[in-house]
Amino acid sequence: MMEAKRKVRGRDAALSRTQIVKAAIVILDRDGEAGLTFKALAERLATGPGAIYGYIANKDDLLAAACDAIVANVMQGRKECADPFDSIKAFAVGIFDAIDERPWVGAALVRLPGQSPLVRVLDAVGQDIRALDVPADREWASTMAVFNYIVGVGGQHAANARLAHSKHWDRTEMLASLARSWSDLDAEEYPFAQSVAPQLSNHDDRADFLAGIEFILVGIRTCSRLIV
Amino acid sequence: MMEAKRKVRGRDAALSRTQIVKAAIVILDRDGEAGLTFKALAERLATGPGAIYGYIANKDDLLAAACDAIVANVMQGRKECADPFDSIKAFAVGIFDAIDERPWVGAALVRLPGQSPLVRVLDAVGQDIRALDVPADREWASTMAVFNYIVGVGGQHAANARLAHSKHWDRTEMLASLARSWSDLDAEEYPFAQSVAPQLSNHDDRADFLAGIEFILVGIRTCSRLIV
DNA sequence: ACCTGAACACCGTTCAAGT
DNA sequence: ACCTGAACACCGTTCAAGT
Repeated sequence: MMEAKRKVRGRDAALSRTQIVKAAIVILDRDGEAGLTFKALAERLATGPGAIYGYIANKDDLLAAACDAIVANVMQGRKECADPFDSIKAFAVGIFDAIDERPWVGAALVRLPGQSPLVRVLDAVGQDIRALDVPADREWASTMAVFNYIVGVGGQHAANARLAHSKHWDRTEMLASLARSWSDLDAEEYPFAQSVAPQLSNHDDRADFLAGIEFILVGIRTCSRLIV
Repeated sequence: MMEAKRKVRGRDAALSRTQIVKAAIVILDRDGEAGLTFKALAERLATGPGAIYGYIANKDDLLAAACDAIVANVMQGRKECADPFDSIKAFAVGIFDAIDERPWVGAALVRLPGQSPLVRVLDAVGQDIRALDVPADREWASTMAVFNYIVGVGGQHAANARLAHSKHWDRTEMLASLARSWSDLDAEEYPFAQSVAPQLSNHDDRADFLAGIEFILVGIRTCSRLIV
């Protein structure tokens, strides 16, 4: 017991914001959003819940800080690409993979507006769009289109993972359950969902995500009449 | 006091699921997601919190039902369009306007995977995409792209509204505050966000949303080599 | 100055007791 | 059969008391 605590915080080591955020990430990775409570966090840090408030304003602040650490990490791993289109795709996939690995990041991104992680993502997309030499009056809309798409997929991904976690399902069981409920739908009321149910179990989230990014980028390119 | 209650539920009128959902929507519209508690809902229905569980499984179920009522309403108001592209745009704008009017719908859409409101939206998009005669292997990806974008914008919209509500800001104050914090950013670290801050206050969310839909649709059309 | 942890104000949900 | 509302288990957050 004592040893587990010492691993995180030395006997006399002072608390710090980064220490707290690091512990929060461990809990989020292990138990998801629902598992991150101030009680659990304090326990891991071998202190009382009140101590955390010396470094963290509130739970949203904590979630934003944890999310920011992950997003900043994706940022750092970014490679330089000759083609800005490739650069956007690489970055988008980076964010997707991070969310895929840690679904709580997706949930935090949709829920915490104007916070630093979101600005980081928006700015990265904006820089690449700017490098495309999109007409000035299309720059903002183009950036927002890509940004909103990334955040939207992230949110859905997070919600799916949360559901799967709460029902103790893996990905296969999750898709099977969805396919089952969709094939039970009324074909009159939900013709598309009903008909697409059988294909559901063997589709690739990552490929779908990339295809969507591709559509948006091609749309931006076509609308802006960019030569590539 | 008593009169206010009678308006919602007659002296001896039995409780019903639709009655409960209707009351929930009133509360959500007035006080947002945070305002919807079983206590507040029971008070409005002139009953105890426990009674609600006879008709509603849990809070997610309640939220999904409320959301579904709104989405179904958008569905019903849908006009037939000769051009499937116009049909998608009209539907997307319908959802956008519904979320704009009731931000909690956006939050519910991102958070409740596989629930009926989401399936409704997905199916509507899928039907229109199918009407475009997109190649079969692109149908799913095309549908998901539009769907994810709509849900993503909805989620962001909801988060913004929640923030504005909690700080008692209107839209102008919200944008002004965002513009201020973005212009204070480090131009080295956030070149795009920093430079775009001044334009922030006079942009049109709805126009941005439509521009994004346009990009995606043009992308789908171009990738599928559809003649229009 | 910083930590501690009991206390507070709230949730969603349950369930024995009433009608 | 349905409602009632106290009770339960749990949150985030605060703050007086300790070191």
